[in-house]
Amino acid sequence: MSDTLTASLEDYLETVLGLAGGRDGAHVKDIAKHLGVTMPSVTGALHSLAERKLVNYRPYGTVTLTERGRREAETVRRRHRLLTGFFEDILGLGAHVAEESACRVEHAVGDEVLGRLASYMEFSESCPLGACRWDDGFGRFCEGHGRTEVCEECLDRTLTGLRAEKKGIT
Amino acid sequence: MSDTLTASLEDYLETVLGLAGGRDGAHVKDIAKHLGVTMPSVTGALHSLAERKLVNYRPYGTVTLTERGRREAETVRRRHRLLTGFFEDILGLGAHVAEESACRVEHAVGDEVLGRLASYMEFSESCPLGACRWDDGFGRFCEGHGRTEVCEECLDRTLTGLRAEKKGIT
DNA sequence: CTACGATGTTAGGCGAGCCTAATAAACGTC
DNA sequence: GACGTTTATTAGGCTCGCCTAACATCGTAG
Repeated sequence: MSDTLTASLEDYLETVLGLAGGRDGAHVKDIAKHLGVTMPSVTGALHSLAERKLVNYRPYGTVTLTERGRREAETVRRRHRLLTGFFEDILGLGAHVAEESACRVEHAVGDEVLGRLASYMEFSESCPLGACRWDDGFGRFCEGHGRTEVCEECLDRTLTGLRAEKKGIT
Repeated sequence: MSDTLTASLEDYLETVLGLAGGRDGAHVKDIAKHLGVTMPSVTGALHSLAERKLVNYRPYGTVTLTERGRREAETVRRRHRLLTGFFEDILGLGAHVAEESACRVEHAVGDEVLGRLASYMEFSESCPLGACRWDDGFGRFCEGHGRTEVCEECLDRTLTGLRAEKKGIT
């Protein structure tokens, strides 16, 4: 029992937050279904979370978050939503892909990245020149180029270009 | 031995690509140092990669990539560089954070996200109105607001705002 | 109140990925 | 060409996260 949560435990916590809203707490079966795992996996995870005092759990009962657990879970959820928002509103990806990607990326990025991303979304909204979002210009750009897939040579060129420009080599 | 590489094996592969450039192939010791693991871990991973015909490996010898391995490794590297570029040039994060984040995120995003991200970088470069990159306007925006950290309430507001606007609720 | 179906838990096993300790091969030096 | 150092491998053990199979509890319908 360390003090930092694993990606997996964060997912369980987030799920409990989502399911325990229905007042009487989350059920093991629903958590399992939501995460696509079997019930014994859920039981194991709940033991772990209970040890860490993040959930109130007793065998055969429903699960609720402790105060600490709720705070943790909301942080995770915030990360998740931020990423989903970025993927959807800036990159213009479909809800499903955005959701899935957020789910995986949320465990891989630190606070610096998240902070900047949050600022970027705020910026993209308020910038008077802004065409930074999918709906504002980027989407049209993509359609104009007929290219929303990775094109490997183009990508290399783009990166090289950006690097050169940055260093004033132009 | 499945057909898809784990995150860990992708890292090993990418590292071999980086180290085997020095002609005579990569050494176990250097791979271990680069990834921050012990040598036995490297040996294990190399067995796995050799089974999958991605590296040429014989005990006590140096390691090189097979043709398939090289292709795989270059795909991983491309993902990595794309993300590093995004974090640095768009979000304006320091090289170290960008590098580390890319390293973790590269295993969590699929081709749709990467494709859009690549397009976005191209867009940010060519858009005549563009102020989408750190150096072009976003950086000044952040400094003006004196806020590059996550502010939880602001973030929620921002997301709500974007959502509402998108649905025409304003 | 009892018995059955639904829900939940325990026991035990498996793979991935890492580690340490012990062993083996390779290599430079004299 | 034997010896010690460096490099690499094998052996074995650990945690995490998942699984299946077997068992326990709950709740409800007769």
